[in-house]
Amino acid sequence: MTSQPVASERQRDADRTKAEILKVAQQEFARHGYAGARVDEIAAQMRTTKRMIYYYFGSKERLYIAVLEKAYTEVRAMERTIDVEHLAPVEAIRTLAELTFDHHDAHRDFIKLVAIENVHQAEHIRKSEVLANLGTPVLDVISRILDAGQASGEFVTDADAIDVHMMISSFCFFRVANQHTFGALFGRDMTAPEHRARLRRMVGEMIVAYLRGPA
Amino acid sequence: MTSQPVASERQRDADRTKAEILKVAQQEFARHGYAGARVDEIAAQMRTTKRMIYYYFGSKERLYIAVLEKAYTEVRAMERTIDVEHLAPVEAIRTLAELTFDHHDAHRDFIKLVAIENVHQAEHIRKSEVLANLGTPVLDVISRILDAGQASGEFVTDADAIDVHMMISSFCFFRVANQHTFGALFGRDMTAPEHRARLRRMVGEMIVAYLRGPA
DNA sequence: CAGGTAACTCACTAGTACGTACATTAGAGG
DNA sequence: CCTCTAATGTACGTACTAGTGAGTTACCTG
Repeated sequence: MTSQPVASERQRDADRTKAEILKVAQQEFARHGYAGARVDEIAAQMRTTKRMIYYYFGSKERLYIAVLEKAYTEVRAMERTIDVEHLAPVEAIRTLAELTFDHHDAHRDFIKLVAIENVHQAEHIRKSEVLANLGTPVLDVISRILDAGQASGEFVTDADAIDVHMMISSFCFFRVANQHTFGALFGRDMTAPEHRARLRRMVGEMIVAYLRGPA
Repeated sequence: MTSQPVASERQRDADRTKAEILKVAQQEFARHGYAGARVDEIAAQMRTTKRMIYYYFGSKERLYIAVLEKAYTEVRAMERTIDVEHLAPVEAIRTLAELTFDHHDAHRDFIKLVAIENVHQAEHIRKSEVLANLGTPVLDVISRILDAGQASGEFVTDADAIDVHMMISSFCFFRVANQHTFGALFGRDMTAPEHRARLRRMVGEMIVAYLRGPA
């Protein structure tokens, strides 16, 4: 028993400390951007001190890259669990679009990190070997759906998987990422429940209509 | 003659100085974000000194807001020059989508500023009275096209103007705003000429297919 | 050309933010 | 129970960064 202390009893736990740093850092970076994020502020929101951030991550930039790696890894892992291949092509691509919509809706911090990383021209992503080798499981799913749809004649438009992914993502990403300026300028909160449901249907109909092509 | 010196001869010119500050500031903010932008760096890229930035704009934040106001004002002015109403509904909406595509392609700094402003939850836009009263001319254009298309029976889908604008914008915005992470992760530069042309066609076909609805 | 003011320059400060040197201790292994 | 090391806390240094006080000069007006 003495050699099996409960996790919460331990005062020192490298894994727990690292995980807490990453979680708090993700919020801070997502809220304020890379330059706007404050290492001291991250430290203030943890049980531990700023010293530990540097002990484990070395620098603000490497911490930021670690946050990106964790976020992207989780997203890709979730993508691998998507199962729409038992559905007919039209329903499969519609469902994939709606799941993408749900996913963006549920991971707003991740969306913000992506937007922030683009402001910096993806310079941090390019420094990460982890991210360079993550792969893109969703593209395989889309490819198979497109092949099946074209074989059955339901899809007329000749589109490739990356383009289709881009079309779906752009809609889902924009709704979350640009909600604030859009809300301020057009007076509509795209994330409000009533709009959310309609826009979710829209993205599915959009991609299906595009792939079916002119009647 | 003595009272009409050529602009370039004048050593002191408030308008020219203000304009130069705004131009350089726009680049700096677009490149590095709000927090990452450096007032000293803006000053270093101008003929004049940092002191003038504070003389004319008062603070980094007010300078940033002035940059946003200028950028948005120019965009809205350009939107007002769009003339697609002599076209039939299908061609009108397709052309509008392609013009939006071209516009985003040509104003990348503006796109970045919008992305940055969303990271900050549009807090600066909300502080600007100029931006609150800019209006959204493009929505009227879309409304009229949708009405005409529904009247003629060419458009079956019941969509409203804001949704249609959002669908078009999301595609055009994403291609430019997310080009770096997308390029790094999917190995495709969406802004390269060969992709540019195809994606331009795609956005038009997408919106037309969506509005025409199921066959 | 005289005088006043808007436009401008220079040198400086206060505060902040990343990062670190050094001291300390929990806890695993023998 | 002792020892060694990974983990942690404290306090501080250095460099940067937004913002300013005070003086100077170009240019307009009469």
